Amino acid sequence: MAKEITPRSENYSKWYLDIVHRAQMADNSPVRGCMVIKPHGFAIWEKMRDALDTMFKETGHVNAYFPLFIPKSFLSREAAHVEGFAKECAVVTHYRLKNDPDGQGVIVDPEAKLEEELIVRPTSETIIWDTYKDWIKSYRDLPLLINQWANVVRWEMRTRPFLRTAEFLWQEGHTAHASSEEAMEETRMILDVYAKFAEEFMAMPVIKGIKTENERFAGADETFCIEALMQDGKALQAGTSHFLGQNFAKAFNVQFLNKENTQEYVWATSWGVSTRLVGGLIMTHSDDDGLVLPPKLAPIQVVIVPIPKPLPEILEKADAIAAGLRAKGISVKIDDDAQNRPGFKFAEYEMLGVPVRLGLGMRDLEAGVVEVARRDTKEKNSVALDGVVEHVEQLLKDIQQNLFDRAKAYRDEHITEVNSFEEFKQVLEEKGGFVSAHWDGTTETELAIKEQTKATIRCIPVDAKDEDGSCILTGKPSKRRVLFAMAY
RNA sequence: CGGGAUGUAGCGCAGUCCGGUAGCGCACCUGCUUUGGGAGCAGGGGGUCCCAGGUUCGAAUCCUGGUAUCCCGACCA
Repeated sequence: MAKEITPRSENYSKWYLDIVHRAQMADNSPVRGCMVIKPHGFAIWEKMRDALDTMFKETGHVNAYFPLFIPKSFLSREAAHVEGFAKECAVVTHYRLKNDPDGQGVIVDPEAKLEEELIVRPTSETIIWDTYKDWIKSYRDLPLLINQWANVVRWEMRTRPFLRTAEFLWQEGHTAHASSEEAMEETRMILDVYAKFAEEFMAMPVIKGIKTENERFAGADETFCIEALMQDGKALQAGTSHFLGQNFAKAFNVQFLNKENTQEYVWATSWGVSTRLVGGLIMTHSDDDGLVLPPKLAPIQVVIVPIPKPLPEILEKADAIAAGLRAKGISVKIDDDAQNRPGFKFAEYEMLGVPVRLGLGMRDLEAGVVEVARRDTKEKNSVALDGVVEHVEQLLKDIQQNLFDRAKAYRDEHITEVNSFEEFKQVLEEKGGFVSAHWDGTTETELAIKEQTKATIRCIPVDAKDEDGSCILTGKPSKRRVLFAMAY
């Protein structure tokens, strides 16, 4: 199992560098906490982006783009938001460089100091709501359903490739509604979109839940989330959908005239998923031989490897198979490279996570078969050339399903109910995964448990059953179980 | 921002204690032989030894300061 995706892990040099490497400047000092996403890694993100974008549009949203820079004063407007986001940000203080009078190169021109500093957006609520106040005048302007694909910067103390980088790519939806009910409905609908995307495209099972007050987004009245479980037993927050109430509307004075001709503040939501999902995808399915990609998100779904090398009669057959597959919307690569040997190519495409590999040699042609290898189980079979297109089409569906089933079985085995603090600590230490336990509902207890075990409450599952119990730490009464875990 | 570690070729590392020609593996280039699970042999190219000072005849190596990354915390999608 590929336990981690840190640069120091065993697998790093083996395959990780193929999708990402540290960003470096010319003088060899790294751009702090950022990463370069190489073409194959980025292609996975593009597939995710396209699928999500389609789902957003199907639910009535449109895309727009807002500025990268946010005036510092905007971040002071919403009190809770300030608490959560005022800290780890990149700040632009000057707007010009000049030649260094004492030598070569350039220095920051001290004359070019900005009157008001600009913040590189850590999230766009403030600048978007400052814009919305001009766009929303009447109930007829609502709902306003906008999404943005963008990069954001958070100067985190510790970074981890894909899971936490200083700069990351994401989408952020920001919607405005005429009523609390409608905004809440939007928040929950988006949560369903995220869960559907995670499970149907990423083959990554998720638990839909509500964050505790302590884990809630700064400025939100309620934060919903999807939580996934990685192969190393740690949880990953894979997406969030926030009900913002009227907090930002009040902070940025966004009011509309309702049908009764009275002014009202609008109700808001915001929601986002990021390139962190690529990390989640890797850590859910991959193994020590490299990436394992679900067919729906694989940039290359089928690769055809001529054996031992691309002879004309083999390529001719490969082209015919590829044409048949492409006619069914399947992406195919024929590896006509004459340099590397088949064994090298097998290993290489496994590393890249290509779901299906077809091996085609003279021996196969004579027998009228092709060797079909699947990445998820490493099984190899000879399949008659006649029906190979249909066979592969079905196999891709099977792989997609198998990846989900396998991940779900693992996830379900790693949800453990406990009823005492001793048991709680033992499960965290020895087994990992989600621990389902009773909690008295106070932030104080939540923090005390975190202090003692490093585990956090990942969420209160939306489908949690009512069940009387007592808090594992304080013994106080509890109405339902919540999910704890060690988390990224 | 605290504690620890590390910066030497594209990547992974040895060399540093005990100062004296810049090394190894992978990758790369050339040639030949190979080719059904990461080919073999021969030859070759590639370096601001993180940066700046200092000590010394001489510094990757010793000293001082800086800087960056990694790991553990705090922070967090």
